[in-house]
Amino acid sequence: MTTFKQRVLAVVQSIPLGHTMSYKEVAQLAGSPRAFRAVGTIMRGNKDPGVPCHRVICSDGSLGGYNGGVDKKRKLLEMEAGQLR
DNA sequence: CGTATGACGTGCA
DNA sequence: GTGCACGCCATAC
Repeated sequence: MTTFKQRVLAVVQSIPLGHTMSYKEVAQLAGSPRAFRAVGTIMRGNKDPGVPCHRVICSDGSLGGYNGGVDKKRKLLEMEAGQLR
């Protein structure tokens, strides 16, 4: 468990409900603004329960990807957004 | 320990 | 506005 990974997980958990952050933002908050690639790599190899990685999307607004299906990720985001309203 | 891959981002055509 | 290619960091094998 590297501090970076732990940091990323903490940041993702810090994302408010109904809000989404880009991998770049998460990486920056994690302490490595250039490790946005590693952020995806970490999540991909570690599906940490409790870490709403589905709230992490591309900086251009694309969902990016998800372990299990991007469709599910999109569904979760819509569900959370609908929950807020 | 070293190599290859990856859920990205930015730049250029 | 869209598509292709390159660069980057960390993880996993």
